[in-house]
Amino acid sequence: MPSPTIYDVARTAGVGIGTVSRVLNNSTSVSPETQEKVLSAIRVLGFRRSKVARQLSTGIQHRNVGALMPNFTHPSFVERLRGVQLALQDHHNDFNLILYTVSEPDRCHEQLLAIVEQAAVDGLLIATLNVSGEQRDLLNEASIPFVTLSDVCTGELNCISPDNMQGGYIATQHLLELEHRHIAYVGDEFPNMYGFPTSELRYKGYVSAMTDYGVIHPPEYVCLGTHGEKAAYSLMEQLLALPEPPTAVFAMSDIQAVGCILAIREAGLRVPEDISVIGFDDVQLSRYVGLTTVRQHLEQSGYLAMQLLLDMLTTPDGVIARQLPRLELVVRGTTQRYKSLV
Amino acid sequence: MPSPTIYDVARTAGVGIGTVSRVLNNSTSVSPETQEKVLSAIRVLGFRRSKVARQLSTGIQHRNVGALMPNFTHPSFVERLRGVQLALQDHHNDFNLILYTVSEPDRCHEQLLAIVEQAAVDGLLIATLNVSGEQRDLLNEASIPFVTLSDVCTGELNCISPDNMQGGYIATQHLLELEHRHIAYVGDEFPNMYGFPTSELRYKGYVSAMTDYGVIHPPEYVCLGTHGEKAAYSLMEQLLALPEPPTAVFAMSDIQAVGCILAIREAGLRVPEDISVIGFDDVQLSRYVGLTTVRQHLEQSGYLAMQLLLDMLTTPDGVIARQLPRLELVVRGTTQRYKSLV
DNA sequence: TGCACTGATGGAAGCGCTTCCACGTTAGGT
DNA sequence: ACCTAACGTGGAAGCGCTTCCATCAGTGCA
Repeated sequence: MPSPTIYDVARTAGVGIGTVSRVLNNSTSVSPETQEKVLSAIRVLGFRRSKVARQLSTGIQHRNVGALMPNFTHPSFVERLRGVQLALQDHHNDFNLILYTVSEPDRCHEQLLAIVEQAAVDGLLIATLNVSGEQRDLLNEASIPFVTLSDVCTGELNCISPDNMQGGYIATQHLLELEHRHIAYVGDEFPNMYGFPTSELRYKGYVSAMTDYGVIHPPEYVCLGTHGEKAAYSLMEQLLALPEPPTAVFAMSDIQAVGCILAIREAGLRVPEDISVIGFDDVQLSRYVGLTTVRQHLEQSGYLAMQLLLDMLTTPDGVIARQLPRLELVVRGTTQRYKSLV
Repeated sequence: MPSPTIYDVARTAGVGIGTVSRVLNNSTSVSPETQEKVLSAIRVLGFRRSKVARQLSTGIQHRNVGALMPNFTHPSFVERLRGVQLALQDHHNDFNLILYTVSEPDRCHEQLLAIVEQAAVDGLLIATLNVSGEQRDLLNEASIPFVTLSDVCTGELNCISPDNMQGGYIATQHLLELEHRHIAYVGDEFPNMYGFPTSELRYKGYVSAMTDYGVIHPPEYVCLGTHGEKAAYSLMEQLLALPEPPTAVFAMSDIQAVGCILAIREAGLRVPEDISVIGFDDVQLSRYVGLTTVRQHLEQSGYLAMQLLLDMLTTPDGVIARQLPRLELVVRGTTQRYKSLV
């Protein structure tokens, strides 16, 4: 059964629709008795006014932007989301933020279709999902501006991401400068489950730094697995079992770095005295753990991405300036100078 | 200038509005030339079809629920939000989630007004904000069902929260069972900046356990300050400076527990060998830190709250069953049995 | 008694779209 | 030559509201 309209209410209350509307809007000049009649009719029918009709009629439209994010178990999305919020606030909250979560990578396309279908959104921020050409077309056809926010740059203008290679270089360089010469890389498989070559790019930075310093790394020093603390733990165990274990580890994310640290401690060794560990991201956790890492200003990235999107929405034809987040080495307590025979 | 409508497009293209609509909907039976005319008119005018009019006309309405949250710097909101998402997914994503952030507690009322005004939302989840009677009336008047999700129970039916007193009791009891007799409490001032008596309730649980075990605590053992790691650090310093420092500390949140631990270590003492510390919440961080704490199943709370809200929205008159999250002691590495003279 | 004014009320118009029906127009069949 | 079907097209109706204008009854005043 369709939900009742003000016409139903008017009929039940024995008044005109104008009067009903007036009651609904707390307008003056409705007699108390009439008001009571209307109110009780509303109650009886369980009437709720349609927000859509109201918006159309008043012409007041609030605009929505969507953020499509993985079902964020990973802290980095949280931090980006915070930046997104901040950008929205700085824009006077003119836009509502609709949060879409993708539980599994496969369902991403389905979600996107639903979003376009619904047309609930004026613009879309897509975080850490590989946007296929087909999907781009879909969004363009629906003329929904979008910005991608991820670990990896597609080279497009509407993409906010750090320079992963540079980041990998910075991390590895730090270890090399500390005179480590046995440096392992712990990262995701190439590409990861979302189809991103993040790990590969950071690895390339690692290779590039190693090459620049003239250090050769055996293939066993490159350990790839699924993302997460657990997998990193196992990989680190493998590394420790090597005839010549590394003296330093570059983990492609802070979470994985923590996994490595736990494995090292479990083996009765100390960080950084025996093995140095550097991560990547600088999530909030890292501050507490005291992890040395490469900060990619996640919050700032979120901020920049949303700012870009809002610029696109509010100045449709204008030239939009894109800023990219900076990378920065943050030295804390999990790395130290290599000491031989100590 | 108002944005162009399909009438404008039709006029510019020299066709009828029906044809424009057909082009817009990729309907068949439009000749290629006509289609091209319409498309170019759309391009020229920068036309974008109104989603509101479309919704009204098609009758397809997607529904929105809002979540009003503090500008979540605190990890506990993130975890709750995850549960909220899960509940939404289990509901086939029939509802979109609009995220509202309150930057400062003072602006909460303003936000709420805007939300009601906008009428963008069918239901509202209010997290960790004290909902005044006035605000309840506002929401009721707008007939927006809402659920509050916070640390503290108001006794209302639409409130999901843990039993803080019980939690305080559990934490303290754990320390007492470990034969500690000098137990301090570190918490927020009563009430905290959001007007919540969370700290007071947990403190009451502490007092109750102490009384049950016949242990008397000096007033200096009760340390209250603003929320956060920093403040807890200072409070712990004060405790350590006491003639008879406590042998165990119950911090009302994990973050504050971490602050205490840092202060203890800074003073050259060890946790748990010299002083045991127990927290409250079991945020993700605590797993990494190895903190003993009282788990309040934050994610589950979020889940339950959203589930309750969705039940209210989908079965308006039905009897709704409310579940409350359970509390659970999680023993990790920051507490141990009291050893005198060791 | 008549007039102007006020307050309460009914309902048409209009918001921008979709959809359906009606109206050519053309091609194919007899 | 006529009829039918199919195709392309225009535009009215209607979605559920708000708002404005018209109406009507009542009131005060000359």
